[in-house]
Amino acid sequence: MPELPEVEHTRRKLVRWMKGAKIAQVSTEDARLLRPIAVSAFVKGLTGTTVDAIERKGKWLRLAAGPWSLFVHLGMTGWFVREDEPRFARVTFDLVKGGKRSRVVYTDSRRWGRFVLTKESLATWDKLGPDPLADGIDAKLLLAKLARRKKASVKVAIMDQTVLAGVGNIQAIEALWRARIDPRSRAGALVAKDVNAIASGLRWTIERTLKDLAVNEEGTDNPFKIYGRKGTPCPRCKTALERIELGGRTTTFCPGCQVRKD
DNA sequence: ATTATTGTTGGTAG
DNA sequence: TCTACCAACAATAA
Repeated sequence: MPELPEVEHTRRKLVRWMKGAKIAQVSTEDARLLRPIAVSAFVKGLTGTTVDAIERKGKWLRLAAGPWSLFVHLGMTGWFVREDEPRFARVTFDLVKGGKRSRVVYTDSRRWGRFVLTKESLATWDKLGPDPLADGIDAKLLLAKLARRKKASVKVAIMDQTVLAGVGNIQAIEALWRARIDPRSRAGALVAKDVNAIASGLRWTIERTLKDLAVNEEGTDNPFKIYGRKGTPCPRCKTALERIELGGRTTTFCPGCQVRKD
């Protein structure tokens, strides 16, 4: 379930579970997940290293282990659990810390996740835009970036990971609802006031989602205001919510109180 | 049986 | 170089 809040939740979990621990053993059979690195090189590289730090930028995680960076993307269905043999186990870490052994397993039913083990930087990571939670949102910079998008809708634009890192389909839907801006609005048509509203909308939805994850380990069923609620009354103005497609992604919005800017 | 799914990427075209 | 568009990846759950 990974967008920015879920990945941040995962990061905090991994800090508790893995930071300072030695990777006594690591096993996987999933060459696809590791590509382009071979399974053998992955195992050989990580075995015996200590997890020194776990950081996040957008939807990417970076585990620093000895000389290595392990970049992790959870794809659509990636998740870390502390169970011995969960369903869809793809990578298993056997850890030792202070003489205590533990096991952390990466599970991923659809296998769209990525593990990149490297001593270099990662181009995708370097190209990520500012992280709304970690870096905050520079409204001026965001406005300038959006202004260059002549055709793209504002929703597609804010989901571009080089514009803002970590905004996915749900967070974009919720933030635009909060900002009262129609997701079909052209990105380039927005003015400073709109961008400020989107920035605070993003802060609002990210904090809400994080709070929900902190309370319920796996998150509430659907803790969101309008995502996945087509046909039900808008919580703000009671107009029936509509569902459309933008950039190939399902989009829920309220035709009553979200204003189209172009 | 059919449909939808919280994401990226690589190719093409302009 | 930058923007835009789309098929592909794969496995579930409703």
